[in-house]
Amino acid sequence: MREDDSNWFSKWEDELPSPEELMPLSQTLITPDLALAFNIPNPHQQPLHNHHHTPPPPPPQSAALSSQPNSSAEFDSPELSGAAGGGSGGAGGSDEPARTIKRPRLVWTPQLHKRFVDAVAHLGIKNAVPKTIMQLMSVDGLTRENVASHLQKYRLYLKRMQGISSNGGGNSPAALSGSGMDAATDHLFASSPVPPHFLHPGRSNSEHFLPFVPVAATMQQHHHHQMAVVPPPPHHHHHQQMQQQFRHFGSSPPNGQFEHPFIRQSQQAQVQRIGAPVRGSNGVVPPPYADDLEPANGRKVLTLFPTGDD
DNA sequence: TTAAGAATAT
DNA sequence: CATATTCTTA
Repeated sequence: MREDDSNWFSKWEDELPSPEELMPLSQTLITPDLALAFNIPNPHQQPLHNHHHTPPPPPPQSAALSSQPNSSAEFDSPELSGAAGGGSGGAGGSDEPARTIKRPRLVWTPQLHKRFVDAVAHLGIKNAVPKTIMQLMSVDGLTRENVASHLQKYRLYLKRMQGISSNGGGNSPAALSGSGMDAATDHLFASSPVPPHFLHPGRSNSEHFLPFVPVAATMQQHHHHQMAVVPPPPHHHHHQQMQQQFRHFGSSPPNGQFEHPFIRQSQQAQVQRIGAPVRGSNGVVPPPYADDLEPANGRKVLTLFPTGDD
């Protein structure tokens, strides 16, 4: 159906998020880095109520294997090479959080995924490799690994899509449910229309795709508490956009007590925003807004500046 | 429990 | 880099 093409294109174009829509309201609180830097022990979520059973069966005398501190990063020593660590930062006794620390896990919002798809479509399947995609997306804080992981899953999704579209009907999200695939699965991928040539390996694709709009992604790190309403509404419908303002700041703690901004990692939803101050490289569009979060320590929360390129 | 994202391995 | 598998966490 030719009309569908223009149709989904229009919708797709229409759904392009504005920077404002993506602009998170929340400020960043503590990061794992800071927690580590401040020697803050895991304020692991305390059992609010009596749990059904006490989960911790401490191994009698077995050597502690890989214990899993809730959010604390285990100090892994990747530099196990024989080379002496001469160039390690500056202080030898202190930790070196600059690397080896875990950053908050990326949440692929529909918008972010949209940009991802956009980038892949623009690049073409051939050039759509993680690094290139990452660069084109120009999202600050986005790592190649993030993209690679997402790309991996997305390819699987496309594969499933191909099988379905060849067998049944269109590639609409709605078709998924009719094709026996759970619409409930692949929420995210279904949120953004899949360019036709993604499913047609033979088709030569042209770069008839638009210039992306600047984007800001939100990297969020929330606890299992039903805190902020950050997560995107799983409508696989053509919902316009969920402009949820994450205002978890207005609510005071349960006990009305003040919480130290630093030592309150638990229970506080943190929305880490990875905006896109990217350098104006040769093809990438420089985002208008470029505010970087920088804690009082002078240490970047999320250091990752593609200035050096690869 | 499930699922998303990350880590790790091939 | 791609893919498979496993792990952690929301």
